[in-house]
Amino acid sequence: MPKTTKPKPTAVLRSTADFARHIGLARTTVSRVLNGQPGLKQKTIERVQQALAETGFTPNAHALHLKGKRTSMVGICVEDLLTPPAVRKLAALQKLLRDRGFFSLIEVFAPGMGRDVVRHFLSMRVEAVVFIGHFQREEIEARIVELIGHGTPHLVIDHYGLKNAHTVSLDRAMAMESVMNHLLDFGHRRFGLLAIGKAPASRYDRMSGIHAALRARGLDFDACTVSLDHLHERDNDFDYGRKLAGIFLEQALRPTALLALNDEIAIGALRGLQEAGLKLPRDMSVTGFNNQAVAAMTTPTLTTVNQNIDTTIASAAEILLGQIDMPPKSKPIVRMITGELVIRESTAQAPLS
Amino acid sequence: MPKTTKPKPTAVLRSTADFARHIGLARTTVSRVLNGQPGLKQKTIERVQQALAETGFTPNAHALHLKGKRTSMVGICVEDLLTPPAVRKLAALQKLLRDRGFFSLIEVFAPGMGRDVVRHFLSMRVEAVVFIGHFQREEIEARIVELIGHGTPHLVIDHYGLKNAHTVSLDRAMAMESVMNHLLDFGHRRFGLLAIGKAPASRYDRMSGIHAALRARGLDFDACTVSLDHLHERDNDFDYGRKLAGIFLEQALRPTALLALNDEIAIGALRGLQEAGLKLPRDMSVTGFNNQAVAAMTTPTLTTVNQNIDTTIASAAEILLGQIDMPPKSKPIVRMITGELVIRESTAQAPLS
DNA sequence: AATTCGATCGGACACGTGTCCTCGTCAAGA
DNA sequence: TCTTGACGAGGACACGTGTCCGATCGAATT
Repeated sequence: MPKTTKPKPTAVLRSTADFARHIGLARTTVSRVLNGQPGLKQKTIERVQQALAETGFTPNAHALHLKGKRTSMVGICVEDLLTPPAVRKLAALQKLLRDRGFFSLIEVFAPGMGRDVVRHFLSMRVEAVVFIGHFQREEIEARIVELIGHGTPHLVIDHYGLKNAHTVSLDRAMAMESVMNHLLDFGHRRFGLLAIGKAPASRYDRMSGIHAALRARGLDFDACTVSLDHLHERDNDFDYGRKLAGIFLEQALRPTALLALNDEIAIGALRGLQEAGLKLPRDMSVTGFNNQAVAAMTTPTLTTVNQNIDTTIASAAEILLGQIDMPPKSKPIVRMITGELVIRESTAQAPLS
Repeated sequence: MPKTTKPKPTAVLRSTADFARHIGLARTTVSRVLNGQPGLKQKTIERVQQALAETGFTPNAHALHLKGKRTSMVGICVEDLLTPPAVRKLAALQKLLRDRGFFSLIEVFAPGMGRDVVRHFLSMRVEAVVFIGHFQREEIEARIVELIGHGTPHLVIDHYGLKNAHTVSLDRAMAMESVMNHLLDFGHRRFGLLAIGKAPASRYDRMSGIHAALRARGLDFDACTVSLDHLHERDNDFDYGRKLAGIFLEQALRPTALLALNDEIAIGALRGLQEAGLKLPRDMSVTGFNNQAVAAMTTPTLTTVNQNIDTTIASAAEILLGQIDMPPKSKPIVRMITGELVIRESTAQAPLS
């Protein structure tokens, strides 16, 4: 190949020794430049920095860590189904951490893989591990125990009620209570629940908010609510809402309002009801959850709950960095974030029965 | 604290030496167990493994790498605005790589940060770097040069036409051509373009597909298309489509079909048109791009293009792993993925003018 | 030309690991 | 009791880095 270009553009430099040899200096001298030590001629410093820029040489981060430098890495675990709110939290957290000099090791994993993922994080000597989303309870609690044993800080976002875990969560009970109150004010008394579940699992979950709102008005939960989740397999969120809405319409005592787990299910329900010929919101009210951008684009636009993700993540970052800097706290930190009801067109006065 | 629990549950073990001391064996013996070397009593092996499970000790990955073990890490760069298709690609790629034993270092970054991000990846000695999305051209090309200089494999997903870069991209030209043909078959001759741009940048971008379809029927591009992107600032995708649709309606020669850059803008346009009193698709046709789940939930449902993300990512993983295993190729690999037109309700016969 | 002093070189060590090698130790067999 | 063999202990080295320290080099000053 008789080309006239440089024969060896930059014979791959893998170590400071390689690099020093390449520019004709001693390894120690290069090292001193890299670490800003005094007693060096300005000319030498510039020479090294120029070569650094030209070759793009980078010291081996692993060797640096061995010498005691912090890894500046945070492991982030995200649950398998990447819901839009989870993605937004993930992106926001990664950005906040990066701005503070931390890098994110992100793992999206299915149930049962948590052990391997956390082991890997630990072998990478991350400075903290964050869980975003709702995981299998036993699994995540075992991980928390493991992390505490290792002295590695952790934080769980959006899974309230884990033993000994530091958590930041949306107060779903309060959010659902405000949704219910909004509907109760409109005169609704029969509610269909879509994918929201059955029994309250903790004092901060959706069901306990629904219970609270009804109890406050002296209404009986079982008489007022219907859940038909057992009648259809949960598939794509949109389709699930659509199909389930159809099933609700077949009920003898048809609800006048549907409360969905998330915006997708609610939007599917809107569509299912409209396909069945209902006029919305005249014939039925529907509420979502999460206030995704699309909720303002449906017909009718969707009443839903804003998660205040920025507040959640700012709070998370604060707790996290506090834990990294400070000696470990014995008492678990539990912080609740307040959501906001966003009232749009999909909710209205209950129809006369 | 006179608690009756174990006083020192597991004094944090940071090295094989710590661990070996903890169970009363020599460091070398533990190391031999960890690496499955022969000549050890079964009882000893079990003893180590049990302690390993109990304490959750993990060898320091950085030290392992120093000893020549591959890092098994791949750096993934994602553009700042996390569009739903980008997120889906990211998640799919991460899963595929994990299944093959690689870990993903993910960085979401804004323009201008590429240099730092790639430097960090290189300092971590990743085995490859992947870019997902559309970046600033000069910036990403400089990164590619840097990576090639370092002998680190790379791959660009969805940014066609970069010099010397290995790429996998959707054939947007072919996709738009099929969209145009679909509309032309319906008799449409005046098209509004939403956020699709002006001049063709490469032979695989959207504009060149639109040109090709028109040329094939002997139609003049300038006479048939209108672009009003300069009239409104691009904000939230939904709102942008909504507002721009309104502006299109004010035009003297109103288009009969709107082609949007993505599903969000298309859905916004649907809403904007309906708010203005149009009946869809009778009065106007609208097309999206990406075939997100919500496209089947709008009224009318949206005609759009399926990206075949699984094919894209499978192809990407194949190229990537091939590059990691094999000596570097000199010729850049360029692979195009074919999308599919998904016809729904938002497109119909053009209205008589 | 001799002296001085600032700048650079080069050797050494540690970090945690895998691997090799030598040396004890202990129990079983002769 | 002595020999043998199996097993484990423990020292050494290398990987790439930062840092310390003594040695060397060269230029400016005397």
